[in-house]
Amino acid sequence: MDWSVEQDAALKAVKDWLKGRHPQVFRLFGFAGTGKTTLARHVAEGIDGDVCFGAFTGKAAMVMRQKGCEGATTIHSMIYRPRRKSAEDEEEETFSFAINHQSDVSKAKLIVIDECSMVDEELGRDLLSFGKPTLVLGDPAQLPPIKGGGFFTEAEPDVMLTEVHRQAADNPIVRMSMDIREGRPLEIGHYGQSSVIRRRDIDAERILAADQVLVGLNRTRHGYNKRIRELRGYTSPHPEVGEKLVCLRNDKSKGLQNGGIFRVNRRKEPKGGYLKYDVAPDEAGTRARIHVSVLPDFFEGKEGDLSWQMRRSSDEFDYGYALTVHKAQGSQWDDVVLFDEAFAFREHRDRWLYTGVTRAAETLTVVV
DNA sequence: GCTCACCA
Repeated sequence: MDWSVEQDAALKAVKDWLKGRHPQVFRLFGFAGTGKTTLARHVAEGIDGDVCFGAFTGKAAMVMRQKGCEGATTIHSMIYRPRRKSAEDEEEETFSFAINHQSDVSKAKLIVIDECSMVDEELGRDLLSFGKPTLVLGDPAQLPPIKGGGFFTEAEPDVMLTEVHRQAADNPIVRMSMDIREGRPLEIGHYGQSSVIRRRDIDAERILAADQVLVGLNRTRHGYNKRIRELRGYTSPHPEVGEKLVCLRNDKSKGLQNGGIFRVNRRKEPKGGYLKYDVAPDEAGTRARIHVSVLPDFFEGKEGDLSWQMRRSSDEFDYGYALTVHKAQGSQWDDVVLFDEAFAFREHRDRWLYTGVTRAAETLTVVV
């Protein structure tokens, strides 16, 4: 591996920290596409002993595994175990979890956490209670957790990577992301394959051609999902063969990640009030066929009325044509249409827009 | 114009 000057200096700083074993946390921050995960994997390969890889969301953990971080899991499954509640509590929602002191973390030489801007204070503290050296990777310009603030990203980085390798340095998407970070507004115009256009200038063709449509508000998401389904000629209120779904809850045993995008391969006979489908991850080269049972309420916007017992009995999916930027955090697509709803996120508006823009790898259309 | 959401 050929490292850049910046990456080489980062590696050296991390290795010095590992030798000294102090302080407990090393913050290796960097903008999207600067090679943080690749560096961390390299560091891990040089460790004599076990390394635990983790991320806040199931989706981010899966991306980590795809990048070669073996056995990456959610931080939750890494450090917690279920705690049994007494029988008289059973009427209540009594899911409770305790720190698992037998966790692999307790034997590890190093913990590596990716997308650490999503980790809130409670989870961060519990993770550090194991006392292990913890290398946290993240982008401080991305969205913080909704509650508790960014536990790791509130402090200054030990190393900040700024050279983007994912795209060419003159890529307009990189330029736009820098503009937002530095407080400059996006100007209407065409920039290579990408563009910033007004709402009245977006056409159905552009939206249907995109790999992913991103919005800010759930209300908008529902509206666009409905509209895109109509444009694609789907008429059933429930998913048909070929439709794009987003998974809304992890199920490790089935290979389902919250935030993962799936396609309906087969629609089966509904049973006991559940819709039955075979779905597959929406990626090239995957043969996986996953059987799912979903309550129709999820596609009718009525899932909020379900009891938690009913909800737990169902796999959770919704239409995946449009996603919120919050849900898309940690994912990436070649061609993205982003509807700018930054106004709704007040003091985080720049972070919202930056996170949305950096979800695109090749082509981005921002609709303002 | 005026909110997003995670895990066991």
